[in-house]
Amino acid sequence: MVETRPPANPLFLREEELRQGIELMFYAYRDFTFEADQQLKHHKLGRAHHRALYFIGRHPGQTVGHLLSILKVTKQSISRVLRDLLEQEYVEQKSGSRDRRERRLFLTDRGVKLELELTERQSQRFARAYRETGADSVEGFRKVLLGLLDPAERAEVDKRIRNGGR
Amino acid sequence: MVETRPPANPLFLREEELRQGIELMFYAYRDFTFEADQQLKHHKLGRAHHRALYFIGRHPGQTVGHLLSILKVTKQSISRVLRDLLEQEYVEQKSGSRDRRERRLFLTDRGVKLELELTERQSQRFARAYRETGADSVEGFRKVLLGLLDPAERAEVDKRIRNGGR
DNA sequence: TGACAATGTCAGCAATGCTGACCTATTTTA
DNA sequence: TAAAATAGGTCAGCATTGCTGACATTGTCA
Repeated sequence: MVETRPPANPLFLREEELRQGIELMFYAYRDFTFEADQQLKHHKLGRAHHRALYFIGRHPGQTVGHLLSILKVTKQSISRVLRDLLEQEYVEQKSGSRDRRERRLFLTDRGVKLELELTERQSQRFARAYRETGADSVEGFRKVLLGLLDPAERAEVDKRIRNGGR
Repeated sequence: MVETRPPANPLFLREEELRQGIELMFYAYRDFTFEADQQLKHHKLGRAHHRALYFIGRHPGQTVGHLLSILKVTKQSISRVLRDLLEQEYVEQKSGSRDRRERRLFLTDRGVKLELELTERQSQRFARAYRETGADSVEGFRKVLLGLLDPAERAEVDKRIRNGGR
């Protein structure tokens, strides 16, 4: 009557499985951001600058408000970052043609170059992971990440990432 | 001879696919951390406290050095966080039996309770995503996340998450 | 004993985020 | 047309989380 291990407990397994997901997410994000952060230091910029640069490049001509809704930070935070990027001419702005209150944001050539430099390593990391795991895994990866989003965000994000620029 | 769309360019598609991954990662992590951050505010703690709490709960009795190697921050950063958690009796320490320089870290009952409270929402988020996407997707998700890690980290992380506590 | 390891602590600094308050230009609406 | 709403900026102040560097303590081990 010697039990070497308790009978499988589905609730326990489930909890364990969830925690493994949480941890993998932490570890992957930690490594994913590390290299770009290092490069950013050379340019005396921070991760927030990279995020702004990335999404301005991704959605050229978007307004400050739109960028805000993507990053989910306050306008005071983004304002500081945008000021740096404008001063250093990584980003330029044009007032909207329909609504002249809007500032529409674009990368300069300089900005495109920096953005590529920063994102390249991250792309390579994804390329490696995708190559190693195959198309089915990638599809699962994408589905689960979409599932992790706030439900209210999903449709919007799905649309946003699918049509690249706009 | 009217081409409505350019011929599929595999290199372009690839780049696009990689960027979609990068973005999904950003969006998912943003939403994943948001709720716990809100709860942390009520307790006057920050995300770093949650991370420490989480991993101390996950690996009871680990040393400060081990925690450091997981979080990849400096000892000065972790020290501040641990001081708070010790003062507020979420964490307790016992000096190592073999090597008494080591501080072995454990959650108190209070700490376990807080950790559960903080992690629960995140678990629920994962549970929802897993439920919605199914076992195959989850497997792909896990594989890709592992693939995103620094190669040098993979074996260690894989082992660490698989045997839960130790 | 002396070298090394694990840890802590102090000081100072920077990036990022927050809130609140207030300002301007412009557009929309009653 | 006047009032309200919107897009955005800015200033001040504050907290958290990191970082570096320097130095101290306490053990272990050769």
